[in-house]
Amino acid sequence: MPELPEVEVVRRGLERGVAGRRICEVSVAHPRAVRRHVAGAEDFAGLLRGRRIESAQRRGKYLWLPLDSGDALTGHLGMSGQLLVVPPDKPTETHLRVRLTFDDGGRELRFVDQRTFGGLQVVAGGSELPSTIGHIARDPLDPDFDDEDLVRRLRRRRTGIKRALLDQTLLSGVGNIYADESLWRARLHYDRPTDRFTAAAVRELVGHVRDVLRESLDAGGTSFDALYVSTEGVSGLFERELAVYGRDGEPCLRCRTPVRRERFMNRSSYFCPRCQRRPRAATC
DNA sequence: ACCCACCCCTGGGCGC
DNA sequence: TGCGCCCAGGGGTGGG
Repeated sequence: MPELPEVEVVRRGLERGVAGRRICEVSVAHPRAVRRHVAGAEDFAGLLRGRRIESAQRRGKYLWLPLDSGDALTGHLGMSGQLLVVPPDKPTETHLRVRLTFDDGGRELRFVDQRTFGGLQVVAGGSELPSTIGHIARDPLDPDFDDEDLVRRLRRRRTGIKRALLDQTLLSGVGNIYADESLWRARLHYDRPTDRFTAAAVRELVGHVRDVLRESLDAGGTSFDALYVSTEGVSGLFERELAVYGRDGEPCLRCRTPVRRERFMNRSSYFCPRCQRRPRAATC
């Protein structure tokens, strides 16, 4: 379940591991991994072969690698995707989907993805934000993130606060784990209506989101079930610092009330029923 | 323009 | 021991 901190760890690994290198061979082991590349796997491989990777960029949970051709290799890890930089003689992973070798004969880039929610695609545009990612908002750690713009846009919405936090066109990088952690820190129930937030409350919440993302990034991210790892195959350590996510029935770290898990948006929401009081009336 | 339900996918865990 | 069901959930899509 890679969210911003996990994807940023991967981006840094790609910057170190593949930036400045020239792609040699490309093999697509599973067509679903390049389904967003409408022209097909052959076209995908052809656009990569012989190209030099210039750098590694990120917008929200999306990654992109600008190429010397003016195109960019874009990727999303989905639920279980991994981009590994490994020695060529390392045995093939069970869920290897795409493999890129380099003309220097060094470590290769492998896209491994058990659930295949993720995928790769080549898009025109180079170092510009790829058009396929254009709708994704900046994330709260981005120096150009505009807090006041978020305040305005969020308060105009007529929805629950957690839905808003998960909306990548409003702010990006936040998924289920960091949404729950941020709401717990802000003592807000996930269904609190956005149109009743004061500007100050939005600013405070964004501050908590930023803190959680930064602390997790410093810990190398959260590795719940070993499906998330860095390009070196290393797990993150933030799981041990989670206050509510995955702690159903365990005591709230502030008030000892058992943490509750509820079904929400076809997934789980973890919260403290005492610190995070449900709004009086449901959103209607 | 906005909101939201649905769907894609696989393997681990669990009940029977 | 094995089968079948549930669960993890990001994001694109299409209907309201």
